[in-house]
Amino acid sequence: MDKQKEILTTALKLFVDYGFHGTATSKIAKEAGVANGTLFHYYKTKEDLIIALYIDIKLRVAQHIESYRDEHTEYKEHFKKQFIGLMLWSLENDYEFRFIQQFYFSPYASLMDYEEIQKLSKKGCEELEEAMEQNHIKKQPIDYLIAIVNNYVFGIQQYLRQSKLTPEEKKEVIYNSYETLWIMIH
Amino acid sequence: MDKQKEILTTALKLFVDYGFHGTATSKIAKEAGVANGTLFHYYKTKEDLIIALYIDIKLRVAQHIESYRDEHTEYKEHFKKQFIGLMLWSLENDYEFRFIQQFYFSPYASLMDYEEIQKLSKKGCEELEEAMEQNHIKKQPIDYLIAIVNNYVFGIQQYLRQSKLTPEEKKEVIYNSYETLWIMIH
DNA sequence: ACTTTTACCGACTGATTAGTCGATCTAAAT
DNA sequence: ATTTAGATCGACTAATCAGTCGGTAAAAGT
Repeated sequence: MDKQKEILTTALKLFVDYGFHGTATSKIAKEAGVANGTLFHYYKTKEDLIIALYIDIKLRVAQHIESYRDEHTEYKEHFKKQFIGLMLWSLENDYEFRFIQQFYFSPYASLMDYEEIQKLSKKGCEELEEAMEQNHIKKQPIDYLIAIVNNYVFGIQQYLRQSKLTPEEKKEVIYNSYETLWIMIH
Repeated sequence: MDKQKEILTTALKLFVDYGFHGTATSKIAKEAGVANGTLFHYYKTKEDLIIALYIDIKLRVAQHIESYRDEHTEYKEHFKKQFIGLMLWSLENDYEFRFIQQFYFSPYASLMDYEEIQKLSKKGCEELEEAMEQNHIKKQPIDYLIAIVNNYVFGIQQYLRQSKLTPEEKKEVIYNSYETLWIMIH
């Protein structure tokens, strides 16, 4: 693993465990096994690192959801696959998910403008808009829909994290939760 | 306004705008118009202040929801009143809401144990459990239900905050959103 | 009246932090 | 072979921060 990647991985873990300001850059560097200067060679400021990490994770999520794209099935099934795919991914990428949440509700989020954030999940949004035009789902403001779906995902993930369910039971919950989501947007 | 209250109010604003570690205790004291030592007279540590603020807001929310209690109407209407009451409160207490969200997803949340957090909205949870037993709402794990409802509220609030709707339009959204919530839990 | 407790002040400190800088070390380009 | 450019190092610094302390003033208790 190259040093830059190592920095990101370590930063992710520390930021989630101790918060943004609660994590010193020197601690990240030390734990990542690189020199202090190396961190600042790749990221000019701590803020840069935080935003780079956010974008990195967002892109990985988008890419993963993308891999579930299947234009041939009907919309409900197509959307279901993506939702389930995302939730299963969240089970195995807990830190990534928690980082996104922490970032969302932190003052750092307002450093990126709203447009730029949305751009990172552009494909997904476009698909929702398209589905709305074709009357597969209820007509409502796209921002509203996104907020609802996002927070539903967060809710399920949060429940699963603090629950003591077995992996099998968690998967069961995920599969069942889709029906409710569909009812919400349909 | 007494000094202690002034400290809490100032801390709320600064924590939301700059984050927990991004806000220096000296800055809180200065902006609240009290001496540095006074802050530490009331709160032994910064962490104490953060948790006291969280509890203060949680209690105010609980109290406000409580004021909408009305045992005489049927459950759907009763729950609606509480939901609408909460959402309207959130419109006028934006900072309080954002603080709760920030706290939830910060490492500070894990300093309080889960039990203690739930206790602060005990009444609401008990009511939900009761309603479930009497088959007013779908039978499902109480934690699941709470996570879903909580995050739905967050979602609507988040949408309203970043939207450019007039106060009247916002109220319209709130009233409409209840139907979806009811479907979700029913 | 006097004693104790509480409210409040602000200068001070030891520790920590983000970020800098000049040096060394590659590895590719010419 | 020599230049150039990026990668990596770690000691250093100026600034900042959480929390302390010794003191004064005002309430509260007796």
